[in-house]
Amino acid sequence: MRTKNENKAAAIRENAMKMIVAEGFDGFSMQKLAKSANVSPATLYIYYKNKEDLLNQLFNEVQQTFADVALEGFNPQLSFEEGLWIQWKNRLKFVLEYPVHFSFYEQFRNSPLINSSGIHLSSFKENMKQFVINAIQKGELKMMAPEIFWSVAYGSFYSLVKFHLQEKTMMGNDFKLNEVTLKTTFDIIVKALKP
Amino acid sequence: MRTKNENKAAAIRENAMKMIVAEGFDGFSMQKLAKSANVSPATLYIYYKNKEDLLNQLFNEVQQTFADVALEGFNPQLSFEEGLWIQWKNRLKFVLEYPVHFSFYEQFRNSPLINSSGIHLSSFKENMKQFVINAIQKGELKMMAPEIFWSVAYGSFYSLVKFHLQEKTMMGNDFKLNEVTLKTTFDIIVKALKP
DNA sequence: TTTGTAAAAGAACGAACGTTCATTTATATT
DNA sequence: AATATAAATGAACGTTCGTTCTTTTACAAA
Repeated sequence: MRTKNENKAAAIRENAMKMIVAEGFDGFSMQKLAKSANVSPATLYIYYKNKEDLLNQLFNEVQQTFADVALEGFNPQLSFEEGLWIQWKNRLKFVLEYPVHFSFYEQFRNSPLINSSGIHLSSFKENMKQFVINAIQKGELKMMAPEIFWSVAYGSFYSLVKFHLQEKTMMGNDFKLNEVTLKTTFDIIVKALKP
Repeated sequence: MRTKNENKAAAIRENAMKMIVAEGFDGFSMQKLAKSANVSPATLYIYYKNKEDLLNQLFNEVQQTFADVALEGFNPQLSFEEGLWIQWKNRLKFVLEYPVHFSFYEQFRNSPLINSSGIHLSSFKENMKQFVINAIQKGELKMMAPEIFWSVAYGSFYSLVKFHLQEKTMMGNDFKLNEVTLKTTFDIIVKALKP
């Protein structure tokens, strides 16, 4: 018996994401991926059922990792301000450490491919739901629809990250996203969410 | 001399956007577009230099329209709260009236194709820049980096819209985006931005 | 009504696509 | 050391891609 070469598997994953981030979904092809990963096209079909399966598995893995990182050191009993800040910090860490993974993730989320995806991330969502309920009960947080909470609590974060990831800054060249500028923005948002 | 048929031109534009919103950039092709618009593939090349040109022109048109709609009734001398609210309302109107255009726009903005695009929208940006400067001078607004302002002032809006546009609501089914729920969210954000 | 000209069409080009095939290669087990 | 088995390959399949060719069609100007 011959065993799968994990180096090959990793090369396939990394090159696929790099290619999609650089050239988009229509610049991506199985044959180009095979060439860039130094692998036969047929080999891709040992690891994945087909192209759609490859993209979905890739997305699900990245999404799961991102969710895991976001919840490091977190638990739903934390105070609202502390819990949310931990998540912002964790997410920024992921973005800075794995910019290609994150860009791939965002591109996938904003494409129609997202509808053919499988995972629901229900554990993560339950965790967050409980966190918000607790915070409202403790009186740390305004009462509001979950969609409004999610939008206000994370909308600014993702917008900031998008500014950071596009090399051409539209306004000035002096803005740098780090834990300090992140905290500045976080404080603004938290103030708004308090009762 | 024969003149261009504007019905055909419109059919090409609309079908292109619909196809991309439904199937993504890799589900889109010139031959499929020609068929769906009841047009010969060759005809597409009378209107557009090539596929890339078609997509870029489409994006630039939508972006320009979106910017124009956003600024209806707006001027940079307005009070910060009133000016921003007008823009939120205008943008919501655009999203509800042209959901396909907006989805196409968002998908394009989150793809690498955006880097090959031409338009800079500098008039719109200048307008907004002046608006923020005025508001800070009048003391209606905290001082902050432009990137932070943009993220806070619009991040929640776009997140809300994204919730609205995905048919499968993740949390409950009872949330509806309209001028009332929009205003609720807006008030939260404005409170955060005040000094 | 004729004429000039650009719009529009349909068929076709080579290239690239996703996928599969028969075959070879490497390695865990015997 | 021999064997079994799955990994890995390169060539090839039919299909679809973006684009261009030649020809036909419609309409403004004459």
